[in-house]
Parts: sequence; structure tokens; C-alpha cells
Amino acid sequence: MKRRNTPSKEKVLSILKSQNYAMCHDTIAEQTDDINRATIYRILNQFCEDGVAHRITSESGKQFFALCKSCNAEEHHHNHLHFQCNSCEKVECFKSEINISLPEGYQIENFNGLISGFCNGCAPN
Amino acid sequence: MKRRNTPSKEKVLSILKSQNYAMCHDTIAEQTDDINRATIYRILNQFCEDGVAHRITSESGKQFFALCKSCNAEEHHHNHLHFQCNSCEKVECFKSEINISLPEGYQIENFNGLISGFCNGCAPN
DNA sequence: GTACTATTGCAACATTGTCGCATTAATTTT
DNA sequence: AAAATTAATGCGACAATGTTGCAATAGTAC
Repeated sequence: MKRRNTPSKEKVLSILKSQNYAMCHDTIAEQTDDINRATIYRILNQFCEDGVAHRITSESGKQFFALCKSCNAEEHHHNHLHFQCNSCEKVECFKSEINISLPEGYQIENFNGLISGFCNGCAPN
Repeated sequence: MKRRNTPSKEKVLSILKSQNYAMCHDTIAEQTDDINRATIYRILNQFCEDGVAHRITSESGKQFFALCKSCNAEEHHHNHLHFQCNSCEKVECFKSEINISLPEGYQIENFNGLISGFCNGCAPN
């Protein structure tokens, strides 16, 4: 299925690009002119399939999306950790890749690693 | 608030004990005699508060619960990775603790690390 | 046994994401 | 440039999962 370029996709992409944080659906929606909910979800899912963005599932189960640096539809490398602040709820990507070793016979498809706590700005004291 | 011991709690605890895997709400529910949905959720949340169990959020956002080895209400240590098989959907705890280092000023409250892929039994060839 | 209050069941609700289908519009073909 | 093809969209309904308020029930301490 060949992708088409549309104003909605460009808009969502530019919103993702404009932030240094991973974003969730509703934050993205706030910044658009009434793109339909379902459409935003579909666009985000497409971005993940195409290696444009990656998905982070937060502890509450909510999905966040961040642009990929060097992925494409064939190769995703997301063995980095994410951090979500329990106060401001922002989700950010940490740089360092973590080393994953699996037991014999296991195959990895994806890694979702999320630290939660308090970020620099929100930490008490 | 002082905890009380009830048949429902004992039942849920014994179910968790009986498995080497983390379990989700519906798998637990299947093994009980009609304990109310909400009650099971409340019991599981209590176990997490009390350091009896820990919660793993799967990629789809669904919660899984596994017994803690050496936690209590004050101290939880769950810097280990979990693995969910995309085929049989079982969630297991891996032994090795991972080393988490945070930027200056950040505070960790919890870590949710989930590898997904195919387990030994389900991996294609 | 009584008093106190944690726990339970029930029903309603909240949140988040998905899906089918008719319509619209991006892209290719003529 | 017009027609044809089909991906993308909007809408509404739905699914899945978890939470909450409230009245009834049942542990626990005395």
C-alpha cells in the first residue's frame, strides 16, 4: 500500500518535530485544527510502521510517540530508555542504548523501557 | 488503613504464587469463583502498594502482576527486565537487574522495562 | 457479642484506542 | 486536462481495560 502525502500527516509530523519530548495523542490533537481523532491515531500508527516514529507505552498504558533518529521501515533500533515525570507527565528519550541479552531461543521484536519519577524541574527540593 | 485478610485476597495471592509468570486481570479472574472484577483490581493494587506484587505494563497497555521476591511497602526494587511473548502472550520476569543512571536532578520512582518478541517455545524455527 | 471500619459487589462511568463504511482527495493513467 | 484508482479521512459506534461511589457485608479488636 503506497503512502500518500496529506496535510494531516504533514501537520502531525511537524508537531512531533517541534518538540523534544514524546507526545501523546491529545497533546498532538490540541495543536491541530480539528483533525479527527481516528485520523491522528492512524497517522501515528503509520509513522511507527514506517520507522518515522516510535511508540512508548507509559505506565498508565497511554501511548506516546517520538520521532526516530535513524530508522526506516526495515530497521528500528530503540534500545534506549525513556523517562516520564510523574508531575509534569512529559516523556523524554534518553540517549544511552541499553544492552539486552536474551536467553537461548528467544527473539526480540521490540523494547519498551520507561523510568518514571521526577524530572529535573519537578523534583522536590 | 489497616489491612484485613479475606478469602478473596488469599485466593488471588495463591493464584499469583502458583504461576511462574506475571498474570493479567482476566487470567486471574478465570481461576476464581466469581470474585468481582473491581475487587480483583483493588486487591492487585493493594498488593502493589504493600510490596507484595509489582505491576508490569505491557506494550498494549494492559497490566500484569507478578509477586515480589524481597519487597515491602517501603522498598521496592524492580530494576529487572520483563519479557512478553507476542505469540503466547506470557509475561515473565528476567533475573538480571539493569543499571539505571539518571541525569543530574532526576529522581526515579519506578522502572517498567519490557522486551517483547518470541519466547523459546514460540520462536519460529 | 458489639462496635468499628475495611472489603466487597454492583452498576455506572472514564479513558484510550480501533474499526467499518461512505465520502473525499492524492496520485497515476489515459 | 480529465478520468480512474485507491489511500486517507470523518463519523459514529464499539472494544478493552481500569476506576469510583455507594450500600451491604464481614474481618478484627475489645
